[in-house]
Amino acid sequence: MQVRTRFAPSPTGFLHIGGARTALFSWAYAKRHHGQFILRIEDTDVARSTPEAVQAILDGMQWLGLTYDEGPFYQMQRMDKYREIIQKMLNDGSAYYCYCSKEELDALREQQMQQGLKPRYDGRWRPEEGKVLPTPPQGVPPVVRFKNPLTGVVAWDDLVKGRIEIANEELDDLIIARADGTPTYNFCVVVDDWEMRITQVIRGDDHVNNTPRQINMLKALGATVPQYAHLSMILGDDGQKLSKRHGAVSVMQYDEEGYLPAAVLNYLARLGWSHGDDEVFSVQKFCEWFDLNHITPSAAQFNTEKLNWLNAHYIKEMPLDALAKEVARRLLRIGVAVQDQPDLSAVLALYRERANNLNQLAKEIAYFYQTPAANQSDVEKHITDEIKPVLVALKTRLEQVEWSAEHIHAIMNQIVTEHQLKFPKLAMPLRVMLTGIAQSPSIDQVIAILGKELTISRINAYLN
RNA sequence: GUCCCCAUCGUCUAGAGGCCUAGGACACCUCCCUUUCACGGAGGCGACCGGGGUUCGAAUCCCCGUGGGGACGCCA
Repeated sequence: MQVRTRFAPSPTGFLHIGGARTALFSWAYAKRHHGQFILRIEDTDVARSTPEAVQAILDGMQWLGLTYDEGPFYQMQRMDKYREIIQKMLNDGSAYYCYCSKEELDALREQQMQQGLKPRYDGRWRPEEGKVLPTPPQGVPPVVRFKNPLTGVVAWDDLVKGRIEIANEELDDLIIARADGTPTYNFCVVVDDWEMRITQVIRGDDHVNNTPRQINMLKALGATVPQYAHLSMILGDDGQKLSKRHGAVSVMQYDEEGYLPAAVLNYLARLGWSHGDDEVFSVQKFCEWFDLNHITPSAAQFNTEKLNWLNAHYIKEMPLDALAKEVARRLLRIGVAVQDQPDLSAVLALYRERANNLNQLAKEIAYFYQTPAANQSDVEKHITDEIKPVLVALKTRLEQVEWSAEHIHAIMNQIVTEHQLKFPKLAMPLRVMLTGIAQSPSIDQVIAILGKELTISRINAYLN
């Protein structure tokens, strides 16, 4: 059978890291089986859904490269379909009107909680053979409830968690249409997964409890029940649950914070899934390897350190021109315009080995394009009066040398020998003069890329 | 409270009864490299939640605890 998976976010906020992983797994599963991946926006909560959130989700998916074969579908545009099916269920008796007010239900819930019972609807408007229903109150618009089976068990073999069984006694008659007529989540999911012929529902752990109700509805509709795979949640770096006010960052924030999508993808792939000892692999490999039986059923804690490490890897691996584009953009953001010289690709070839973050990388190389603000303590420590004559001598020699790292290195060696100094005695003050700080790659290479003009003028600034 | 789920190094994980004196990766520590800081290389530290079974043999299967999490909406 043709594999069809879907990602079905509700547009009430940005695409966060947990949602991104769910999307990634669904997408990869479809790719792995040469199937289709469908994007469906679950926007039936009119009060909380926003077009901005829809856009944020689309942006996040695009940034990660999670393309969809069908959609995006919007549930609000499918109202006619839902209404039609609700009417059908009303007609065939698998659903019924309920006139309970919210207040009534709240009171019922509270009472049940106090008695130590699981709060649920007590079925007072549920039609039953020989049962006399209350008279519908005047002017109260009813909700529609699904008539859930009273006995028996609902069971499914979860592709991640194994067999799960739930007794129907635990379930109540859930509302499938609100008093204003709009259908609710559990119902829309059922209709859509059915109509869109979804074969594997891959979603968050928090939906396990919805699954038996959905299966019951699917059965009532005579629909095929898809397979389910419930992914456990992702915890924050501190082991705490991710929430709106606690660390649930948008995937786009990773872009802002200097991460490459390849790194985020690779990191997410390994969070809760594994392929033996493999740690670093491309998204293509992931699509070849991905399977549901190697998903961990337990929750996973996010680890920024490891993401950083992967980010470093992908910064080293990516094509230099692509990296240059990426870094130029970030330089601009901190107010640095890249010029033709020094050559950005050359700069990055020298610097990317040591970087694990694009923003940090941009910050580190900014001095090639603007005079750096010198670190005062480094200046005092390294640019001493004793060394200044040596630097004057070096400068004179630099003015005549053929401009390459090798030649520059050679004259530095000469100077050092002539003045009977250790190499760092010369290298350190140069570093501070040219870069503003005491850490840089090999200073001769820095000088070579920086160019004669900038090198001499920055040295002069300290000698006059 | 009720139901459901989960449990291997600090973290992500390998592990489908013997291959496990439990492997890898991040982090951490030491050393090497060295022109500073990184990168890199070589080592090191470090875990099967507890108790009962089953079995010749259990990290792996079963039960009971314990701990953690999720769900119980006219939210999704």
